[in-house]
Amino acid sequence: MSAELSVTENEAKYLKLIYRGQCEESTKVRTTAVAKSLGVRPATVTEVIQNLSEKNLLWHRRYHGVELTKEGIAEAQKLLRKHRILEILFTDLLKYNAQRACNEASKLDYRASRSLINAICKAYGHPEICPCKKVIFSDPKCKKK
Amino acid sequence: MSAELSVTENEAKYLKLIYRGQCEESTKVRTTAVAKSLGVRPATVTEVIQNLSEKNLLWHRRYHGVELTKEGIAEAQKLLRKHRILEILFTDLLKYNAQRACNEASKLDYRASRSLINAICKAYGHPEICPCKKVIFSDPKCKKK
DNA sequence: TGTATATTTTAGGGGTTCCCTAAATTTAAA
DNA sequence: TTTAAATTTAGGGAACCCCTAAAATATACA
Repeated sequence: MSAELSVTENEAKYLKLIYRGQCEESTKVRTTAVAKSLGVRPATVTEVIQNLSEKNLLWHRRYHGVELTKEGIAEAQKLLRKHRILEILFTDLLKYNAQRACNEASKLDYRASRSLINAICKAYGHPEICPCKKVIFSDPKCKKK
Repeated sequence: MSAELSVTENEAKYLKLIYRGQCEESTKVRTTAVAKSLGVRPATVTEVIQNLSEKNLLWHRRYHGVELTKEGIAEAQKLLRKHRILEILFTDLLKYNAQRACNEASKLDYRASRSLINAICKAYGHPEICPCKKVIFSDPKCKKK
């Protein structure tokens, strides 16, 4: 029973960004880079990172980078699964290009329920790759048959 | 140029509720009823109503009810259009029932962009009635041809 | 190896939004 | 007209997110 602290929508944005950097691009995630990317000041990034750290979603070594914990990775993957399934919906149904689909998905992913995402996933044949060729994480609750 | 103040997601919830009461059920919208409906205290409702009133979205006569202004009605209809188009998506694509579609739509409607909604509207042939038989307001920017 | 420069973190605030309780006030009903 | 119900004020509080200025640390290069 991991007294799972909830993640705010803003924190979710950080998690997705950090995950992409750390796990998909293998770059060292730097405070300043995150700040530029999100349009806030470095001090703000440090603060949010400290909150995420208190929630055990990442590991923070002062003046060095951050590293997502197992829980942080799991949370980021849940979020990115939602994001990418929504991208599939928008490219398939609405013929959006990858960029636009990503934009719209970013506005909704955090709010989309797990069951909604799984229903969409099923409707589109359990896709494994999103429009920008990244992997779509699977959900054990999302039955293929 | 109506220096249009933005509406928070919570305020949007109030607007939708008040619109349904006032315009679709012709009931007098009472503070206590809203409070029960949203699970908050009456004093909280009064406060939010005062904010909406300052944004010129409704008219508040102390100790009597509220009445949406023209701007309030327009805003509520924009929100409900989004809500109902999303309901169409979920019932058509995912075979959700009206109730469930409404639940999911409630989580996303506020965040869905106008253009996304119009794209979905087009994809589903510009529906005019939502799953629970309410009217789907039209958007002049949503071209039928 | 120092020292200058860049990066990051702390300290100290501020604003918004949403919520609450308790005490008034006003309305409506008996 | 009194009383009960509904509503509003008054006065707080907590969560979040953001900022500037100053301190601490790391890094890069003479």
